[in-house]
Amino acid sequence: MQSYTEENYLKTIYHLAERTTNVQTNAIAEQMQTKPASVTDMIKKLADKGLVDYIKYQGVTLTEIGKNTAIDIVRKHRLWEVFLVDKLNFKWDEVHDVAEELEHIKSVELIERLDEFLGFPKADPHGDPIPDKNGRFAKTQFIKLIELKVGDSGTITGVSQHSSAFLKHLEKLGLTLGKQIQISDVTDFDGSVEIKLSDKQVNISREVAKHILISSNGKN
Amino acid sequence: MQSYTEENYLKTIYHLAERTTNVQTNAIAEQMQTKPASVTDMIKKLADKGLVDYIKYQGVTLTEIGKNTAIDIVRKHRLWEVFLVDKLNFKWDEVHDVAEELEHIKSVELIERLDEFLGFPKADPHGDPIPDKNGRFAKTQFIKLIELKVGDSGTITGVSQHSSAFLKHLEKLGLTLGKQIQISDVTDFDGSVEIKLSDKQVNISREVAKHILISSNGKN
DNA sequence: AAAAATTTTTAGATTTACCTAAAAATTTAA
DNA sequence: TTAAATTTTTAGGTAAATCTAAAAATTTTT
Repeated sequence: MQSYTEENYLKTIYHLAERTTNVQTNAIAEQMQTKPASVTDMIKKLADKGLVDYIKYQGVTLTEIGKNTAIDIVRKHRLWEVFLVDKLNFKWDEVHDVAEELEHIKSVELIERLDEFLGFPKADPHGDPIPDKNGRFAKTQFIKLIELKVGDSGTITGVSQHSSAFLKHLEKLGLTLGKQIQISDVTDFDGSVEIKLSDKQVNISREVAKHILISSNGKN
Repeated sequence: MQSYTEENYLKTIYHLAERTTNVQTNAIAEQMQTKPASVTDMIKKLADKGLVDYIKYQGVTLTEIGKNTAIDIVRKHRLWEVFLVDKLNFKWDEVHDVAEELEHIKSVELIERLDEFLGFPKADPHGDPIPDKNGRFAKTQFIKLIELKVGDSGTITGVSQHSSAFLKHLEKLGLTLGKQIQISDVTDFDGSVEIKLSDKQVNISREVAKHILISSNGKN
């Protein structure tokens, strides 16, 4: 059984490990809004519990058990986000903080029943995949919008940025999950992208285009 | 802002204050499964924060703020219990522990939307009243089943015992909330009560009868 | 391959919520 | 109304998770 804090460390390490193999102390500290010295302390504790492998000065990796624990927290977080949006009518930019709390409620029964109540969703309101109760993720085929060429089309199926400001911006432009899009132009000057939606045309900056994920339905 | 632990103390004091005016240190300790010395420490802290009035050796009472905080936690607990039973199909004897955790999730928006989603329920699965968002309880008129005379009838609307064993027992006898009952006999020997339900007759001990609450529809 | 810069760890404190043991106050009983 | 029993508080300590400041290890730069 892990404490609230231990769970947060495991989750953070899990997410950071999606980018690098050995997760560094400073990276964890920055992510968790704490100091490197505190991270070192906690890492030792997690290592003692067999949740991470740790070599001094070399960063950490999750053990099998540590990884499973982290995935379980991710699962809970994303299921609660679906609940908040689908059942309680929260907007996709409003759910993160509450889900950060709900993810720590300890009851296997609760999550299994919630999963069923929600219809066993495969993705959360931002398109992030929800692992099943065995920790397995559905395979996802995302391409960053920025990588598409003029004429390519696809469906918005995710975002790689969860800040409220970014999500509100997309909402305003009508770029929400499930929308069909086609690239009509890419501006040489600043790399901004002109996008054709079913009913209108919108222009987004290169920065925004980087964080929209598309499930492609073929090149032109 | 209160900690998880402070919230639990306030809730415990609130419930104990339903029986006695000045809540004693030992009573709190017993209820919270902790030691009197720890309670004294926490009481001082709560007094410093203006949540309880405290005179050494005389026990505590909640201040207006403390009471409102406690009522808010009770509200959250009971709403979550309704969610668990109505939406996730938990049984009424399975919800307490999970609700003990859920009641500490801090989001006003969440609870208001949950309340709406559940249809603004007035009572939880055990018949306990749910305060509205201003902390006001609907007036309830309960009589203990034990106080009814032979021939009296009414509707089961609550229980004053929440142990899983007790609730499972009632479930098995078919004595669940909303059921119409009539007292057909009270045994002189042991005070056990014979009850007529719509479809059957059941016998319950005096001890069980003490903890069933009835909204009476008149004497015979 | 030293020197400089960065990263990480250690050492020693702090805060919260506990604890035990002993002292003090209050209540009950003789 | 003392003595005994009970309740409550105080005093001193512990474990978890944090911190600052300084030391040690590693990496980068020259």
